[in-house]
Amino acid sequence: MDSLKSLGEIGLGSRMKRLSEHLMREIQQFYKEQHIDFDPYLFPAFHTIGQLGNTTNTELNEVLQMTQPAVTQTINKLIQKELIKLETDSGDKRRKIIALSEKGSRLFHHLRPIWRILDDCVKQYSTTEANTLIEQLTHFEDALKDGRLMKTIKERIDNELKVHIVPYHDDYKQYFYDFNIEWLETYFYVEDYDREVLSKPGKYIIEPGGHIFFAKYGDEVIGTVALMKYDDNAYELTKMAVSPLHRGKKAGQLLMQHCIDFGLKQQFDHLMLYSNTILENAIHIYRKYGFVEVPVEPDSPYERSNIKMILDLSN
Amino acid sequence: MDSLKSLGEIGLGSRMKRLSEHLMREIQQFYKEQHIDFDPYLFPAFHTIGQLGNTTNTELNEVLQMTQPAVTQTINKLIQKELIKLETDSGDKRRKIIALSEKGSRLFHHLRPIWRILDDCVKQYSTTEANTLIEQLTHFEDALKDGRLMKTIKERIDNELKVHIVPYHDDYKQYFYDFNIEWLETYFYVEDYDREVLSKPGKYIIEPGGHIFFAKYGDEVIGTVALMKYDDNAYELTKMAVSPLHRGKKAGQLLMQHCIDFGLKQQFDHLMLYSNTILENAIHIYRKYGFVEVPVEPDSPYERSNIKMILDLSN
DNA sequence: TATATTTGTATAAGCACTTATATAAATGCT
DNA sequence: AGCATTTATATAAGTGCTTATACAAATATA
Repeated sequence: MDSLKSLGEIGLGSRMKRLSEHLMREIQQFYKEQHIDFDPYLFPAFHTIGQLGNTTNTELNEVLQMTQPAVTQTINKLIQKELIKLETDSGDKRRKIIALSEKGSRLFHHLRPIWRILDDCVKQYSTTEANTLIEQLTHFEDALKDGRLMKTIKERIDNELKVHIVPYHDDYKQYFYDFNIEWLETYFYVEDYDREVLSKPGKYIIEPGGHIFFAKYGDEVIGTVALMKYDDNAYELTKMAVSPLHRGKKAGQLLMQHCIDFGLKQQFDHLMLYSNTILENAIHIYRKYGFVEVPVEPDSPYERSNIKMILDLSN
Repeated sequence: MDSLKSLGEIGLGSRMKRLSEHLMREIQQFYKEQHIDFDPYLFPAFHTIGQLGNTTNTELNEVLQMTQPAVTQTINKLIQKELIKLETDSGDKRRKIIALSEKGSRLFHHLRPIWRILDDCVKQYSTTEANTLIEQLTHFEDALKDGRLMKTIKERIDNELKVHIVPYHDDYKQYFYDFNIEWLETYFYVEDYDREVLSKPGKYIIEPGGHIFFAKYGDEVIGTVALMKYDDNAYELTKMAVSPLHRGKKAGQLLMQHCIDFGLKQQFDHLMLYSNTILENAIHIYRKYGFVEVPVEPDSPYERSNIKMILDLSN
């Protein structure tokens, strides 16, 4: 009984508008269910800002083909959500340079794999043999109405977007370096020796019989950890680091659990680690996973460490 | 530099909205140029009301998949434009029966052939081999942007929607009857003899050597006229009638001109007609086309006539 | 160098929708 | 028959856009 369909091509305008609104509503609902504070109508601007790095009102206006007031209004919404920040251009005081904020950058990286899946699913349901626009719209609208589209999206998100652990691969070397350098810089200082080890994980960790794991979220690498061979049955858990853009996904805990499972399977005698008591959260998690404190040997190789912990795997 | 395109399928919502707005704006502009007081966003409701004859707020809401307040608001717009009228249902006092007003009905019939062409042109530019919705949209958007769509529409309107005259055809018999009965009822009264003649134009007009012409607007028959054979070189111009829904298109004058041209080509000696002075407008037009008043013969066959006019074609 | 024009952004008001709610008439239930 | 529920329509307020306009800084022009 849907007469808009029977209105033919002149109803196309109304048709597209209705479909657009429907799609937007569904995706809004989806964000809500995923507890993501984001609106689909902010997508074009937000995505473009993230993509371009720095931009301006006028550039967005041109690039997105929105009217300039629409851009200004969208920018205001994004500021309200604290996803972007503005800076007045020093050269031209009329211009305001738009860039993602800390929070915006985190959200952007969190959303990227989600968008990839949304994109894929929408493409899947908006591809047919139909060769008139109206038929295409009808086809897509049907997939939207009967919930197929959203069902597929949710399934894929559930399957692909839980954080999972993968073994070492040379392609991910840079992440190993970046994530570790990041927290070293934050909490301590980076020495040449750190750079050397972190940039050549193959040489310093894998070849001597150790292991490296990566945590992935969708297609993105978001964290890492290493098991360095201490002796045949004892490994040191080290170089654990998670991208600051992906904190809160419990990647650290997943990496930890993976190392323990791996150790049990390989029948390690124990795991041990060196840390520093200023890293309270980390120590807390180590304890949670069963590590217990032991005295640091006087000839400890790590200057930064003031605590040593051990996890017995022998029973 | 259009980034919405590069946003991929997630931009689909924004994309469709933008395209919808663009199309609506273009069609609005088109109506304006044609001096038609109508808005494209009123189309779904207006068209459906015209199609259904009588309807209600709730029915439109269901059939058009608009929200109920949207229907109420659209109805208000249509009332403001005096295109529809409301009547409270006698059975159920909550319901209001919606129907086209006089003005609305006229506009509906004026727009129908235009819509047919719009429909055709939109279909033409929204049909491609592309099999993804995004590609289809891009294709259509291009046709809209570079003005191809609107150009084609205007050309076809200009070519097809001027009123033109066609010869008698049995398919149009009913129009001959309807249009003539309509004005007879309005100004005089209809006798059985009228019904007999008007329902059998073949027998009473064509077979005795006369001619009938029809005025068409697009695919719609909107007016008619007859030339009844008086003697070999004299014909009576009679049964001229134009659909009340299509007054103002000068169909009457076109029919008149056609009869004169036809008479000249056939080398008639003269045309004559009987009319009534209460039909001031008609008389005025007859004079404009050169008819001059002559005395009505005492044995005139027409009771309704009190004036006879003649147009000399012999020089 | 002063003045006019252009450019970059913001504001105001309007528009076609939306959701949430109100109101009145009709219907269902005991 | 009387009261609760449902149905048909209207109203209110909000949203994401639009057009029109304002305003200030930068640039062109004389």
